[in-house]
Amino acid sequence: MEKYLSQLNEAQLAPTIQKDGPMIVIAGAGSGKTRVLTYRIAYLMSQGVDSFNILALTFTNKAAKEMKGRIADIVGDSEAKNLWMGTFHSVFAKILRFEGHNLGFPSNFTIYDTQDSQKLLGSIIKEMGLDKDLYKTKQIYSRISSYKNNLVTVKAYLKNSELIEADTAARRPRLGEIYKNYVDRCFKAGAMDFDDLLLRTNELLTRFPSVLAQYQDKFRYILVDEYQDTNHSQYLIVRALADRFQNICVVGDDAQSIYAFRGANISNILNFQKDYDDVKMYRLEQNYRSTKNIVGAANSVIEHNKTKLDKVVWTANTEGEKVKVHRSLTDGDEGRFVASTIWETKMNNQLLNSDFAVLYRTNAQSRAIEDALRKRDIPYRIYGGLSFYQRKEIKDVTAYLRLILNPADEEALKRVINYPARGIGQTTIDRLVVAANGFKRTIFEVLQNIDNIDININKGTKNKLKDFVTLIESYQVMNQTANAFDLTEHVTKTSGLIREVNKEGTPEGQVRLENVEELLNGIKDFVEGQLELADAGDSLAEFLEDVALATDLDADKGDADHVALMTIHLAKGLEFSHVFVVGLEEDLFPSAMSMNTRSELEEERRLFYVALTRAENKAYLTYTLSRYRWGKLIDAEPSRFIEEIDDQFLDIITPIHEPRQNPMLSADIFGDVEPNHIRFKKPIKRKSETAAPPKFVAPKNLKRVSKSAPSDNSNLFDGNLAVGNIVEHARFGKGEVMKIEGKGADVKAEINFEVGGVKKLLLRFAKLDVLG
DNA sequence: GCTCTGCGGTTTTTT
DNA sequence: ACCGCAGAGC
Repeated sequence: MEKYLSQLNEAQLAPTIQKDGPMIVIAGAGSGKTRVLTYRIAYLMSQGVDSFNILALTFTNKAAKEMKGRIADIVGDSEAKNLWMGTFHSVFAKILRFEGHNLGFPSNFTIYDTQDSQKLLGSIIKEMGLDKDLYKTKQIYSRISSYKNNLVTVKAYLKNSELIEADTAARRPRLGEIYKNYVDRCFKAGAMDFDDLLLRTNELLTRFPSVLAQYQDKFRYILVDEYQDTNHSQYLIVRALADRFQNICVVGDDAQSIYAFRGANISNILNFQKDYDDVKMYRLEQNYRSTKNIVGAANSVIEHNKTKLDKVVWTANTEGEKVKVHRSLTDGDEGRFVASTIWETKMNNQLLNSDFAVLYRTNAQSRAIEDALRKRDIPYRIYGGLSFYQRKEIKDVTAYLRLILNPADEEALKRVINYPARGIGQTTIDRLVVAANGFKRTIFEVLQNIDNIDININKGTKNKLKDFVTLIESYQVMNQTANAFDLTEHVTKTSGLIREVNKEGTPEGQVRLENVEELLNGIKDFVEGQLELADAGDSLAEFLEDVALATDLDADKGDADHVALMTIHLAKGLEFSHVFVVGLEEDLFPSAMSMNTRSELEEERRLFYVALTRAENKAYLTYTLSRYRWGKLIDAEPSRFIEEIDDQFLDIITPIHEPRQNPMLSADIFGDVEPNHIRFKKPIKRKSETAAPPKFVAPKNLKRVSKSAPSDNSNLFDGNLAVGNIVEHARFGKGEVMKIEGKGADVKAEINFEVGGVKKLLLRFAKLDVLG
């Protein structure tokens, strides 16, 4: 332990070795807070604290996993394994699986994602006969979400005249009813949405003192990372759990609070000292990550915020280069600038692709960057966006799995009852829903008793419904004995799902097939990982829980070297040698939707601060004079955030790769010529666009994990693979073919990969290069 | 009940 | 520009 503690500076050491009592660590960007948290946990264990008694809450599952790994390096695997570490959502989902029966939830409750929740709300609004233009599902959803995050239950809502008046004033007087129906339907479906995982935990801890006491006793030491991004619901959970021992350590940075839009409450961190007695406060202000220029630039921006804690981030690192500001004409030019700069920098400095990141405010901006990187053959990966598990074909598969596990799951049932098409139409489904509501039963129960109830469905359709029930029941039987992988493979084949996707015969269909295959591989990995755990329970249930709470970032396969493309929100907590922050334009960043109040604008500014402080060595800020938005080319002005940076840290560079540049444009943007006056007339733009070489048109619906390498020829198995061949797979690397089995389209090979071991791949899908 | 087409919302961020 | 959905027509 000594060895590790000696790696800390004085400011880091103090909070690391303060064993007991409430404490807050205000940690500036890049100040080594993860290290403090990690070593602190290891230190606690070295002081005799049992690992079973430590709870560490992180912002992402990936952060938890990494931290656990580092702790394991210090204290050993077996000890680290017992730590409770994860996101609020995953930790309390786990607890709710044990304790949810107190609240009337089955242990196999489903977790509804945003899409499921919104679909359910949509059908409730429709069933109630309300005007869907007035009651927009998305708005209703976020309204209910914020109620839940503030512990406004249906009961509390109905008693709160202020809220009711506000909703009535917004011409939505029946919101309370919708809320109630929504909660009832989730309950009946044995489902919790994201917010329920926190709200129900609060309910559990409040209504059942013995349960609270049990977990208070268990979690004697609690650590919370990214405390500035906790919402009220999370705050209350932490307070309740920490109340007995008061060994609570929260770490965060108010300057990096960027999730107020989803309910995070920055006053949680600003007021922490009032919540407990004798709070020790520590500040980590030395930045180890970035150059002086980057730290200086970031500091000068955040100075413009009023709401903040006192803190001076400084660094002993080198001066470094100034932050580069680059202007281009269009978003296409911006992409080309990024791509060519990465290309040249990489060549000149022997850097890896992974030394670069491109950060943007909105996912839509990735397109132009992607196109440019692809043209230059620079490998990249897009993080976030539509995550893998939200894709239609994946949700279809997991809906079957959810239904097998929890037949009450209404959204899963509605999703698959007629997919693939079984001749069960909307009318029938509507009638089933009405019947289920009337009988206060689940839809699946209605289906099981379809012959014994009075329902206006004709005989032929009833038979189709019965076939469906039989199908699902047969899967349930299989689930008793088979593992999750075998079951899922069976389901995808026998439900007709694979056939359905296959019959499209389009490139998109091909991608979908690959995605399903990818999912199967993921389940296989998961099942294999579970085999090592002696106490592994129901593998299907645990896999589904992982899926429900997974983010794209979590699923980071340590694969090939690539440039990272992501939103700034997703980049929080990460660092890169070279960072491009693109799209620094008014109305885009800061977003037009966040400029109504001071606090919204300050959040945008903190977001910019986060973006800038991701960079270790070099940061580029880029903006364009016009950009495609909503399909139209619109003019843009440079973001106010650029001007807020102290000039001394900036280097305003002249566009290099703009052969068709108007000489007017080389004027310094902060010089005599106001950027607003530099406007291109349309014809000039048109000309340059048509002069550009014909664009490579990417297939639609590209897999998110894009590779810049041209895709290999064909995946069709040509019979040229033999046992003993050495092959290379894009994702798994090199391996030896152990066995080939199956016929026709189902030919499979068992391949023993150097990394990752034996996997069974469908050759129809697997992209394999035969090496010898 | 299924298929096609046109319309509307989308582009703020996500567990 | 793009996607998903609702409604009309078959």
